[in-house]
Amino acid sequence: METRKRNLPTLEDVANAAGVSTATVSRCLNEPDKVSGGTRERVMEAVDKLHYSPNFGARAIAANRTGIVGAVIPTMVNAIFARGVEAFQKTIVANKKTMLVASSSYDRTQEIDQIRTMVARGAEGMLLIGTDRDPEVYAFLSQRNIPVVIAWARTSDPNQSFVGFSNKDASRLLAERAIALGHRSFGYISAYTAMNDRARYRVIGAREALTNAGLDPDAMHLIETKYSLKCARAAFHQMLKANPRPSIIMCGNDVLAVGAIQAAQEEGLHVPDDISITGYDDIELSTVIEPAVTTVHVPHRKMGRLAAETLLSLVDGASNPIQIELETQIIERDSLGKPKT
Amino acid sequence: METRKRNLPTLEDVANAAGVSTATVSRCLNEPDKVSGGTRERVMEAVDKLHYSPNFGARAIAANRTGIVGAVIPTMVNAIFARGVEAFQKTIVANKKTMLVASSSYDRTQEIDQIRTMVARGAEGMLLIGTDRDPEVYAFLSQRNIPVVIAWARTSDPNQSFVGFSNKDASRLLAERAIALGHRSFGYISAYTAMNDRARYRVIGAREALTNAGLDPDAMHLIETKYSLKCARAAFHQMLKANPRPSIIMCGNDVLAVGAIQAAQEEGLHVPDDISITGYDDIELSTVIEPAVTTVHVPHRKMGRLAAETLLSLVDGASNPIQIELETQIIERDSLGKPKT
DNA sequence: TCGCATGATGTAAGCTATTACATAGATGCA
DNA sequence: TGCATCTATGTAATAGCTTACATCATGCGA
Repeated sequence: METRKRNLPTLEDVANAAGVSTATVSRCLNEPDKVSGGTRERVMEAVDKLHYSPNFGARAIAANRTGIVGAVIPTMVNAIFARGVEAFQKTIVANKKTMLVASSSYDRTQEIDQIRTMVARGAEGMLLIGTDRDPEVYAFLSQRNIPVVIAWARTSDPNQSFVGFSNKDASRLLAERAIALGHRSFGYISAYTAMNDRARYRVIGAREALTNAGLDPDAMHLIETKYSLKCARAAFHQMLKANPRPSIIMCGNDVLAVGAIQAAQEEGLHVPDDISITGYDDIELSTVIEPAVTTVHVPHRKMGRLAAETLLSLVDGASNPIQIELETQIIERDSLGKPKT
Repeated sequence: METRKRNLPTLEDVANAAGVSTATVSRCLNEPDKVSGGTRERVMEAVDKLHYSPNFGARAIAANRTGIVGAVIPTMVNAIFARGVEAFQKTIVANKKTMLVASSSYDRTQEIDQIRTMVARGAEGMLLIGTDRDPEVYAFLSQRNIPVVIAWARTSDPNQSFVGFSNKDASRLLAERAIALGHRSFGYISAYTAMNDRARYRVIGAREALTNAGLDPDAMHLIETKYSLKCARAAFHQMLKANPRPSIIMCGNDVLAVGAIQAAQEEGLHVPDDISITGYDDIELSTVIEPAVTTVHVPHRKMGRLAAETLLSLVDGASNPIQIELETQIIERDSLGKPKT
C-alpha cells in the first residue's frame, strides 16, 4: 500500500500568508464573530488563494468532535428506505455534518459489525431501522454516549428516541376495513418476522382486528417469505391450497402484494372479485400493476428529514429522548373489494 | 453546541495494560507480522479488555491516510443506482475502507459541492456517475491527486478510469431490432439530455441505427422529460399527436417506458399491436406491467463491485487508468412487436 | 569467542487543528 | 488621569496515532 503524498496547505500556511497566528485563522473559520472585520477579510483572502480546506482528521482530534453520523439500513434497494435515507442525508449535509451509510441485508450480525465500524470511524450518532436487535447493541452505544434514533417504527421504551409510526395500527385499520366489507377468511403473506419488528407488528395489527371482530386470529393463514416478487408468487400459490381458501390475502408490503396479484392472475383469478389483496408502504409499483394495490401510505421522506433533525439535536446535546410519531394513511385503490358471496 | 465527553481508552492505555510501548500496540494493529507471537497475544487481550478502538482522526492525521472514498450519484431513489451503490459499498467495506455517499439530484452544481465536501472530509478517491461535468471538477481532483472512477458510462479519454458500458451501442441494437421488425417511424422519450451523457448517448444510438438503415435520424420525434411515470404519460400523449404518428416509441429508461405503456392503455391502444414501446435498464417494474417491457439489461451489481475494486487499486497507487467495459443485453419481452401494416 | 545480521521493541518526533490562557491596546467612567 | 473592562490577537499545550530511527538481545558463521 503506497502512500500518496498530498502536500495540502495547512492552517499555518494560511496564517503566514495572512500575517496572523493560527489561532486567528481557526477562529475565522469557526467563530467569525470573534475576529475583527479587517483581519477576517485578509484571512479569508489567504484561504481562497491557497485553496485551503481544513484537515478533517486534525480537526476531529483537536476538537474531539467528528461531525459524523451513521445510518445502517436493511437495504438500499428498496424505494422506501432509499427515499428516507436520501432525505436524511440531505438534512445532515445541510447541517454541515457527514453521513456514513451501510446496508445490513436484514442481517443482525452484519448490522452489529457495521455499527461498530461506524463508531470506530467516528460516528457521533446513529440512525437505526426498527427496534429488533441485541440489547447489547444499545448498551454498546449508550456506554459510548452515542445517541440513537430509531426510524420506521415506534417503541414503548420512554428512553429511546424514534421518528416512526405504528406499523400495527394501519394494518389493523386495513383489516377492519376488509372485515367491514364482509371478509371473514384471511391470509397473510409477510416478510420474515423473526428479526423484523416492522413486519411482525403488521401481522399483529391484522390479528388484532380479527380478535376485535370476534374472529379467531389464529385462523389467519400466515406465510413468511423473502422480499421478492417471485417468492410472493410462490407464497400465493401455496396459500390458495389452504382450506378454507382465504377471501383476502393481506401482504406485509407492496412488493409482496404485487407478486400476489401476479400469481392470482396466473391462477386465472380476478382481483378483487375472486380474491382481495392489500399491500403496505405505497411504492410506485403499487400503481403500475392492474389492479392498483390498496395499501398504506407512509411518509418516508418526511420521516428521513425528521429523523435527521432529531439525531442532530441529540448529538448536539439534547438530553431527553425525542419521540415523533407520524401518521400513515390507507390508500384505497382497486385490489380490495367485497368477498364473493 | 455542547461538547460531549468521551473518555475512550487510548493507545497508551492499551500499551500500559499490556506492558509494552505504544509503538508495539500500533504495530499489532497495523502490521501484526512485525510483532512476536507472545507480545501480540498480550496486546490483543488488552485491546479486548479495554474495548479499545483506534481514534479515527488521530490515525488519519498520523498516517496521512483516511481510508475514505466518496460516491456522488444522481439519486438513490432508483433501483439501478441503489443496486450498484450497494455493491460498491459492500466491496469498499470488505476492504476496510469507508464510503461516503451523497445524491446530487441530477444537478451539476450540487454535485460539485458534494465532491468538494467529500474531499474536505478526507475522500481519497471518488466514484462519479457518467462523464458530463465541468472540466474544472476533474482538474480540482487531479490537482489533489484524488483518483476518479466513472461508472455507468464509458469514455474515450484514455486517461480516465471507468467501469461502465456503452449506452449508445445497446440502444442502437434495440433500434436495429425494431427496424428489422419493420418499424420506420420512431419516437423517443428521454430523460433530459443536456447534462446527462447516459441519456444522450442512448438517443444517439437510436439515431445511428436509423442512419445506418438509410432513414432520417432527425425525423425521430424526441421528447425530453423528467424521470417519473407521470411525466412519461404526459410525454406519450403529446407524442401521439405527432404526424406521422410513430409506430414505436423508445424510452430512455424503464420508468419512462412503463409510463408510456400506461398512457397507451389510457388511449385505448394495445401494446405492441398498435404501438411498440421499449425501455432501458431492466428494473423490476418492467416485468410487472402488462405487457412486460422489452428492454436492455445492465449488470448494475457487477458494475458497482468492479468500480469499487478499480477505485481501491487506484487509491492504493495504481498509476495507469483502468478501463472496464461491461456487456449489456437486450431482453426481449412483450412490448416490442411488428408495426401495424 | 567475536562480529554481524536479524528481529523485536522502545523512544520520541511529527502530523494539523482547537482552545485555554496570556497579553496588549482601546474604551469608559469616576 | 487612573483603573477596570472589554476586545482582538497571540502563545503554546494538547489531542491520539504512526513511524523513522535507536537500542538491545539473539543466533550464526568464522
